[in-house]
Amino acid sequence: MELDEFLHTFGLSDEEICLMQKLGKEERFRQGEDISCIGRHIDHFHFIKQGMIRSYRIIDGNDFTYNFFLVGDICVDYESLLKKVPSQSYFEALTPTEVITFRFSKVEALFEEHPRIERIARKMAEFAYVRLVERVKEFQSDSLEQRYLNLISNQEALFHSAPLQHIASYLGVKPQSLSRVRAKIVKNS
Amino acid sequence: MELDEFLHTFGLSDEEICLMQKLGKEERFRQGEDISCIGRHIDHFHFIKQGMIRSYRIIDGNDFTYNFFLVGDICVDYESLLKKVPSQSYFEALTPTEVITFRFSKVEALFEEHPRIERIARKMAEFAYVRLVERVKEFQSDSLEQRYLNLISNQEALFHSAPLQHIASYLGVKPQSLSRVRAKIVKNS
DNA sequence: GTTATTTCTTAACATAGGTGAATTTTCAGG
DNA sequence: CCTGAAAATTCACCTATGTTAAGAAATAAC
Repeated sequence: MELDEFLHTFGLSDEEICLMQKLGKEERFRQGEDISCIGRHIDHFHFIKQGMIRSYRIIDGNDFTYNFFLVGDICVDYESLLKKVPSQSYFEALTPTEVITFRFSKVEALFEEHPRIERIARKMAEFAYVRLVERVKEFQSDSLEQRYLNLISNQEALFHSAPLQHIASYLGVKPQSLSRVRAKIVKNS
Repeated sequence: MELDEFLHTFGLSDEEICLMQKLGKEERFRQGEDISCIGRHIDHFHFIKQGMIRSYRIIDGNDFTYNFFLVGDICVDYESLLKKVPSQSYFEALTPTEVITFRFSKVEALFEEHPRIERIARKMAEFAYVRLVERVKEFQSDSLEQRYLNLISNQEALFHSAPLQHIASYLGVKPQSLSRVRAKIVKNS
């Protein structure tokens, strides 16, 4: 997905889109490349043009996938950015990935002059929130089988490129449990 | 908590706080009062001065608590508001509750003239997001016992005023399971 | 206060998920 | 290709949660 297309759907003017494009820096990551900033202060975010990024933490030696960022998503360590604390999450490219990287402080500097750019930041946070609510609802009321089927049907790219163990921890279970459920799904179909 | 205090921490000027105060309408709800707008289009949100509100859905006859809104929170059906779809959630006051109610469209109308008011909307969404991330992380990696202890220590008011069955569905389990865990906690202490 | 109703707890049993280990499959590097 | 490492599967066993049902406790209505 192209950045201007993305910004346009949020209602930015051509001038504002141009301003944003000037701030963005193209970057490419190799498959498996580590792009995390553990311990450092975050002041950037990526718009994903192509590919896929995974964020995760290591807790007691276990790897927990917090999020998958797909094409058209904004990949950001919101927690570190908002709370102004050092990043505690790892990020890695799951496939060859192309992004446009922004310094948040430079984008923020545009807010005063261009409130509509701040509006994008608001809408992005709002939509991110609504999306996350869906995930919480699934944890509350859906079985693992339902959550897995729902995930791979909504975000099929994951099914092809994300290792199963990462999908498992994203869903809150061990790889063995997800394997079991997958076997059951195959058997019943 | 008072509204002006809340708005002040978000950096609004006195004039802007005054504008917002004019838009707000005080309301009081009795304990147990139903304040939901199922099927209707949402165009309002409440700032909670005093008390506690619970949002929930009925799925297959089961009551799932999605959220508790405590003093200083903004109680809002974000999903309905943002997606512009009719509300599917119930809301009820768990205790006698005092709120200041705003029409979202009227607040939104201030955004163009007063970008700093829109900024509050952004920051609120961002913080709501970060808070929700915590909840997802707990579902991924914490035991029910940990999640329960964490909830009642962070939001002790809930422990006193929210029926156990609602805390259970908020945590994603049946009341019997939460009872069991509570018994275990008492036994081990 | 008494009663009726709702909520909470407990228990026995069923199912889902975790654990540890062995096996198979996949995949990258030589 | 071949090989070694990582990932995925399978299994046996264990623990946690769901289910159903009964009884105890708390709450509301009178």
